Amino acid sequence: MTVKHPQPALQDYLKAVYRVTAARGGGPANTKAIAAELGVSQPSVSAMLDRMAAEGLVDYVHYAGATLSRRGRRAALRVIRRHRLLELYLERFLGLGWDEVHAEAELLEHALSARVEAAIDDALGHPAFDPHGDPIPGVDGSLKRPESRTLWDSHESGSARVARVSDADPGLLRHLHSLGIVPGATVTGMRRESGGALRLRVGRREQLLGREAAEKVYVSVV
Amino acid sequence: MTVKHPQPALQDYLKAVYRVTAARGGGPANTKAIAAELGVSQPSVSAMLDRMAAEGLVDYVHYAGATLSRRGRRAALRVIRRHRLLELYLERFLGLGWDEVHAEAELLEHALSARVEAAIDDALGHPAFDPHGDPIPGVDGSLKRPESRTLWDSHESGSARVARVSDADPGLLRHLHSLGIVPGATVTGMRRESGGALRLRVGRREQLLGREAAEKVYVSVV
DNA sequence: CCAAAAAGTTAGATGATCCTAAATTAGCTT
DNA sequence: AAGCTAATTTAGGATCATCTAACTTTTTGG
Repeated sequence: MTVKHPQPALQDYLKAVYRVTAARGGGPANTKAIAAELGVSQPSVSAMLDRMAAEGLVDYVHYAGATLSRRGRRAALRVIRRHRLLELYLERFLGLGWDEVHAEAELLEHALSARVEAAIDDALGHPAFDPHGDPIPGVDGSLKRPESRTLWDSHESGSARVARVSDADPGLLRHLHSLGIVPGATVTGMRRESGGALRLRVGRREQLLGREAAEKVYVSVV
Repeated sequence: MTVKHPQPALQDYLKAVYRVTAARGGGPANTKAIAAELGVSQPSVSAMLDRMAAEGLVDYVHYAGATLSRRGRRAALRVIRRHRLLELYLERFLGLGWDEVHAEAELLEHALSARVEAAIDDALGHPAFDPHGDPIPGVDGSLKRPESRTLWDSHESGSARVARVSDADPGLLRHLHSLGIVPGATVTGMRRESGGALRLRVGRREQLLGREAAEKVYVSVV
């Protein structure tokens, strides 16, 4: 049986196990902590962990605790990804406050299709962090350390691939988009100009990018 | 007991009763039609209508059918409002296609708080119609009367303006879109063909539209 | 090292939503 | 007006996610 769309409750448990496990440095998550995390009784947790174990989402040893399986971890990160994308989107595009977005994302995350998830990701320019500074997992459930080298700093490399774009400014995002500087694009021939700009080439277009902007583009050196 | 936030299922039933009632010109909605609308068995409908009647959302006479009460109508319109706002938002701001938005809105509408609903309404500039041309109810439950004359039925008029298009079927939507039959478009020279099709002109293109499709396009006669 | 406290699990129930099968009611048709 | 048919409701279950109360296991502290 393939993993169907996990039920809302299931998804919340995945997140809870993930968080509790993380808080214990990888040790198994105990019933009590999960119950507290979700505001639910311990027997409910016990029962749900049994179910999750049966579906291969966690390794669960009675009285000892539960750890996410490989599949469980992937599923959990997917839920977390949606949550964090939503938080960021709600803040940036719909003007919700820092303190509101968590609760709203909690409501919406279980109703988000892959299609809309991708659209939101695009609109945000594939951001790496949510409004609280937490990293946003990849679609594949990868939570890699984000690139920290900026385009500005990579002027000595021959070429670089755009990894992410600082997500703070929609105007900047539009500008970069118009230059073809989007995640995945390859940039070559970088050279700092005296005026505080970076000369570079995207495809066959030669262009100038201000330092400010160039420092908000993160790249991996190719 | 106050009416809490209606459950997802409840909301779907409200919409279904609303639609079936409308389709019968105000007459009570019968079990079978509601069941078909929701893809659910008739006994499920029977049971739910009992519950809704107990909560004062519908007037329900066994074997006769159900009508929305004042409160039920308000609640239904609120759900419909959210659905239509979402459809428009997904199209306008997230680049989803005309044919995709219905299904996605269906998923999201139950998870939309009043806060986010308002934010979306603001972002859209308080629109009056969704992408299919259906009117968007106000927060207070006010609603413009939608056109009820179909393109098929308007074959004797010289021309008509497309007001709205039945929204459930992505394939149909794509087809209509490709013909230029979208809300706002003007259609002229309608003539019924023997084969059960309608010959018509959009712009300068002369084309044929099947009866089935032509009955799902609503127009205002110009 | 053993008994009390803490943590966890089992048992049994509830409410929401759904189902199928069987009974009932309403509406035609002759 | 009797009976057939289609629509509807009742009966009886199933599942999911939750609860409380009672029981069991583990941990811990003298």
